[in-house]
Amino acid sequence: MGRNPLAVIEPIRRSRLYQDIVSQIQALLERGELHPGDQLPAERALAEQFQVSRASVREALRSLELLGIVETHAGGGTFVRRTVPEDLARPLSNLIARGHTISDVIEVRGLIEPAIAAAAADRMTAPELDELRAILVEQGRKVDAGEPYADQDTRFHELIGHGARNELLTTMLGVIWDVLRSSREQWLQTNDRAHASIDAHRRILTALQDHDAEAARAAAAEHIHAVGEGILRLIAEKRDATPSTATVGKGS
Amino acid sequence: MGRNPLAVIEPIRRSRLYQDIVSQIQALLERGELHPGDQLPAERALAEQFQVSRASVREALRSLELLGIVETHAGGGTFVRRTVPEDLARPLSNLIARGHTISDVIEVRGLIEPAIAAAAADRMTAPELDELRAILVEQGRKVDAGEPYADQDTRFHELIGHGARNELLTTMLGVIWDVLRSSREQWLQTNDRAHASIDAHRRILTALQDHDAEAARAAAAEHIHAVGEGILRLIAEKRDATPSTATVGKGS
DNA sequence: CGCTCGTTCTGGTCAGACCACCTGACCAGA
DNA sequence: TCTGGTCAGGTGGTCTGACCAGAACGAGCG
Repeated sequence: MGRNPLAVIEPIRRSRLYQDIVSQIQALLERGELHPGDQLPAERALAEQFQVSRASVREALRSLELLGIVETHAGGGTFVRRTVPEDLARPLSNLIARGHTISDVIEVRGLIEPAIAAAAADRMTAPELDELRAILVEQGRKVDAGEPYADQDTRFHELIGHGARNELLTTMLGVIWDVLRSSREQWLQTNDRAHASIDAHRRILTALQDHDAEAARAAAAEHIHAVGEGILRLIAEKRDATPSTATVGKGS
Repeated sequence: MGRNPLAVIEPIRRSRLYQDIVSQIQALLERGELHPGDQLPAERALAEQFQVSRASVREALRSLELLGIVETHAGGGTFVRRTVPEDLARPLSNLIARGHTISDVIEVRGLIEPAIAAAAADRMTAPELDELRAILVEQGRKVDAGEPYADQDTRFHELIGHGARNELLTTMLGVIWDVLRSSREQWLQTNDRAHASIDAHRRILTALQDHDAEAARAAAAEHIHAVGEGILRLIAEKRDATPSTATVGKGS
């Protein structure tokens, strides 16, 4: 090919004002001239300082808010967040659901959760283990009573996630759970599956109590794998029943 | 505890208009009444349909844009994205960097990359392996010449990520790379480390060529672990040298 | 001291306007 | 026939000035 020199030319990206403002405020934060908890100047003041209209300032603040960097209270003001909001990853669920195959999501889950279990085996405390036990008992009761128990299921995994003492890991897992929620709940709806799930949880709990990281990893891996296979089968069946584009069941 | 019945009452979420608009448009998308590639009505038209001002519509569109759901072209219009932008995770890097310990990030990396390597061992094609080889050669040349080679290093891992055929996994890894970039580049700056890194890459490549998933996983795990330890040491040294709050080296 | 009640400040929203840009249609010259 | 210039209409980008409701805070009252 003739190696057109223009091939490398890319369309000029005309940056919008609000992007500039976002960058400047982020820079202030990184340079330490703005600290978590600080109140930003009022929108009108910012507009004057940046020499732009208030509308542009507001679009910038919307971006910063969506990024979890800032939070605004009507009538109160805009503040730099002290902590990253935990549900920040939530909006991501939608994207993941749109952009990825459910099998990809399941693969990642099968990767993360065993690791969390292994870490939790080393790091969980006795009170946390007690709580885990209590949840399992409650879950067993609900299953026997034929009541829905998905909440206990979720809580069980959440607690273990917390026990792993790695927030990033648990955040990532949270997103994945969000994407898989609807499929998972359908999957759990039959009684034998419910019992299998509880058995698996018991094995995981035992390993955690023994502080046996490898056993915990193995038990979790087996559990996740089983559920993952089940969900995939479920989806395949449904797709065959009602032909349509095979996408992830959307989250809430 | 007295179980105050008001405890469950949550503050009235006075949703802002733009949030409502975002939800409605997202709903349209989920209900299939709006498809990727579609052009949204003009801002003025949307304002009229939603019975709100154009400013509110614009704030909503900014949100959708930040979420990667929509893209706007000045003078052209606003369109539903066909694909999820790959750099969507980029803004997340900032958050992860602010909200998590670097050791957490490294732990997650040590978890994901071996899994990617294992998957890639099963799935990579001959041409991809050829490219990997070429990169390694180039990297070796640059190291010997004393030139910076971080790009090749990045490309190597990127290619393997692509070879794993799991976009979600590689997206997540991309975020992590972003967070670790500056630390990693510092770490690679001495010659012996560079050679160690190349040796590790060779071992990984060999395993990939053999389509030996377990060997690839092990080689990658060892590599990541070594680099991770190194980065942590580097940071510890720097913290001791210049006492300050120990945070992650910020991304771009 | 605690409560009430304005005042004032802040964000939330609106309406209308101007600009720069993109697109497509049309037209004249090569 | 093709090329390039011109122009009109539509679209996002931005600005201005205004009004509203809720939050914050201090003055004054009980």
